[in-house]
Amino acid sequence: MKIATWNVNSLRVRLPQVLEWLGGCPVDALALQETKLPDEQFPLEKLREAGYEAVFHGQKTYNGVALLSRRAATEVTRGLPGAHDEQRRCLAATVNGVRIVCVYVPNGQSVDSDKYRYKLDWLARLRDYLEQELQRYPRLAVVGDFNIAPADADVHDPAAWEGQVLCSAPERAALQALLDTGLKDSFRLFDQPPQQYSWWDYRAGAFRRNAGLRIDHVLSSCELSASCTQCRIEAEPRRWQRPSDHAPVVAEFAEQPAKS
DNA sequence: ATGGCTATGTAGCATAGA
Repeated sequence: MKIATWNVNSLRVRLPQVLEWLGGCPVDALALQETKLPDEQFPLEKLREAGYEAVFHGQKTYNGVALLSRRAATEVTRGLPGAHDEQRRCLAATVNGVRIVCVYVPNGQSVDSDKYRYKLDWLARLRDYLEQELQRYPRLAVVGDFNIAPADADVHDPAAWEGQVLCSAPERAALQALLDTGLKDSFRLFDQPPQQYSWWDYRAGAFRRNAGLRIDHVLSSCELSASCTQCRIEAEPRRWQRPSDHAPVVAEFAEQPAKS
């Protein structure tokens, strides 16, 4: 079972690239963030022609999440439970017996902003939600754009980013609190080459210089991570014409043994 | 070099991203 996540920064613009990428790397499920599309404009038919079903939770201009899958997803939950939130950043569904939570964690702008406070509040709500989901679904993957680099090894220039948004200690603690519910960073289950990042600023030739951050993650529950055979960042689409600033992240899981 | 670039909404720039 292959599960991937990709912040596409506008599905309207990036749909051809999503289809191109899926053509070369078919997956069972692909979580998308920043679709920036109202649900009535979601390109469901074009995705179906390519062999993918989709569920989505979008809005105009900002945010928006979706989950593409070869087999139709079930038990779809849109948004974080609890307080109503205009910002559409969370979508959960079950695919092939795996519960997948797709998140687009708020960016936070800067550590002294209201958006940063909203980000930390949102992460606390997500933690409570994941705790419940794990009880119901032992095979759980939490995937998406977390807008947090877990450690200095995930930052091209740790000194420059120290204390900054995406790298600050409270954000890293909030990510750790998610992991503490019983999740693992699938990428770090394996030896990885150095300087692996999932996002590069559009400006100043950041991708060419590999001046990036690893902020897109596949977190997997203990039960699921036990069957994880691989996790990698696919930097190739970042080289394409008119790319998203994020690269897809793919994790592969061995099939669940048949119950006797 | 506190900028650099991209997308959206909307018609010359503002906002947001990370």
